[in-house]
Amino acid sequence: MENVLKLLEGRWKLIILFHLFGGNVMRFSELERAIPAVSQKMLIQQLRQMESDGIVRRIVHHQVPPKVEYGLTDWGQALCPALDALLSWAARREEMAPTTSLPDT
Amino acid sequence: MENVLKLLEGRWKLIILFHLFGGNVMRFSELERAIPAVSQKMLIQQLRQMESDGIVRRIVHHQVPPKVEYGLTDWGQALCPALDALLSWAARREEMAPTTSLPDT
DNA sequence: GATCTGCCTTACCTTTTGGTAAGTACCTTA
DNA sequence: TAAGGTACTTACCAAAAGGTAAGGCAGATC
Repeated sequence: MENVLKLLEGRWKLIILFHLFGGNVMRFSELERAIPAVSQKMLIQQLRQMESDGIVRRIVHHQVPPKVEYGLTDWGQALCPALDALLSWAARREEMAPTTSLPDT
Repeated sequence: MENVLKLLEGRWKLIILFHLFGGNVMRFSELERAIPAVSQKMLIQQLRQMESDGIVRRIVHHQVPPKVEYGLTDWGQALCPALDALLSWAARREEMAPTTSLPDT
């Protein structure tokens, strides 16, 4: 389980993922524009990590100037419902009465 | 979503959670023994964070020597299936053919 | 031959996170 | 009066994560 969480840790990974969900394929520079606050170093670092984890797919077109696109693998796409489960858990926070108990024996 | 992940970040939180799932209530010292690698500082830090996030419940018995127990809130318990979703996603890693594509235009 | 474009890489620094070791408070028991 | 048991706190240090700024490559264009 810790390993699973490690796959998603990193300040930009989720943001990148949400841009790529739904089969979107984006160029490096598109991601840069879509996520203005990220630096090139961080963007590539997180993309590379997710690539080596098998979540993200890197598509190189040998051109000059270079063209590289990023998309999700099938497995990466399959993450979507699992993240939804977490989101709906989070959404139930207010709904569930806060368990305030202080026995104070 | 980033906020949701933040709730679970921290080297010991998941380990603590898994000890507490199923309605388990444990004393501070029990958790220490159950997780030998954790230091007191880290244990209390992560417990406190999860407590203020509403995941963990702290039960103080006013005795000498002190007795403090930790359990999950209802909302904390509800995390279990969401984590299961992540786990089963991870389990499908091998099963799903690794999408190896390199168009190389 | 200088410049531009797109995708990185590198060096260096700051912030955050985690770890160790020691100390505190309180009352009970020896 | 000294020692002990439990649940913390504190001061200090190391490692990891993240950020900034600059540079490199390869060829097409001016």
